[in-house]
Amino acid sequence: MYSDSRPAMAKAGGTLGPIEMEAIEMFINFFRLLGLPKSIGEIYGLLFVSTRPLTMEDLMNRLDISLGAASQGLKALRAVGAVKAVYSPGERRDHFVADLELSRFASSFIKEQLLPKVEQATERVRRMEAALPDLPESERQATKARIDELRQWLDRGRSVLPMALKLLSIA
Amino acid sequence: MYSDSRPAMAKAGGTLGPIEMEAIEMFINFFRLLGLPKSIGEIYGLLFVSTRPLTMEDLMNRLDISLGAASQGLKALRAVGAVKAVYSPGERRDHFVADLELSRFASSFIKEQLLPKVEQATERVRRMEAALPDLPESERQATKARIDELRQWLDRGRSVLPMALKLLSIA
DNA sequence: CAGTGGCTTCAATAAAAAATGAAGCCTGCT
DNA sequence: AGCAGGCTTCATTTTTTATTGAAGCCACTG
Repeated sequence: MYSDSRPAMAKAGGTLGPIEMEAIEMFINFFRLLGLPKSIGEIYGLLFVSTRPLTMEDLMNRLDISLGAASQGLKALRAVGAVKAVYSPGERRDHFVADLELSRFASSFIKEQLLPKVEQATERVRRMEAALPDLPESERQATKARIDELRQWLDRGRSVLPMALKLLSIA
Repeated sequence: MYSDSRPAMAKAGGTLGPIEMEAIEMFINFFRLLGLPKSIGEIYGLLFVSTRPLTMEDLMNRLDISLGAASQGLKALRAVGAVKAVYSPGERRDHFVADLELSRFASSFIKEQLLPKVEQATERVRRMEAALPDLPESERQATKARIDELRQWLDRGRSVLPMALKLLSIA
């Protein structure tokens, strides 16, 4: 008697070597730090150590993730420049490689996540300041001091982040 | 007829002024960036703009959060040095203030989150290298190149993070 | 040294985030 | 134009994370 069904993990676990496993776990951790889901780390990790371009189907099979997860993960990774599609002659399906320039998506993170947050926060500080006059006299000064403190930090952020960007681009 | 029950949000919403709201939302966003839950951002935000120390009960009432959330949030914030308990004469309950030195928990984040992750990753790279000889000849060299790439990044991280720490401490 | 207020913990619950997979859209082939 | 492979999207389900609140601990108080 033959059975087609088997434990779910076997499919993926069986085809990943130790180096691939380490790389995948490493990038899962790294991407978590940026608040990105596990599946994205897995995809990037596998592509990073793969010596040849992989298709979406490869990723689905080897990582045992769904079509949707593969598609969305690749989309996000391409969006930040971490993964590129490469042309494969005579092949219909897309093939993907990891962009080894990790600095590229550090930049992308700074530009698309951090800087906008700083601007948004600056708006808030402005609104807080505008609301100051409505406070009872007794609290006004102390509160103003704290708002100023905040603004200082935002200014510092605004000046440090571009420096970080440069640091990355020359690295 | 008087009723004791009312919409849940009213309790909290009613007692927060616009400055407090802005501060709270701002810190919710900021802490999210570090992967910390909303309730922690709320607590810190309210403490940040408060001109006097607050008790756990104050936090529970004004933010409309539970006892457990207040306790755990404060615990976490104290752990990273973002909040301090201040002594309040003749008062039994603890009073808390925000430590305005935001740099303190940036440091804490680097030391307790980032540096350990770098070390952990270094271990992985070591194990990956150890597994190299088991690869088929054809892939060995390309894979080694990628592992080296990884190690470079980790080295860079190890040297940049302490610099960031200094930058923060003098700031 | 019993009583109480205040705090911490943690099992249970609720909320948020991520993964799944089927429906349907392209694009290139015939 | 019709078909088919490959991809994207998104409503649903699953998994993960955060919140709640009651049990119980501790330290002070009388």
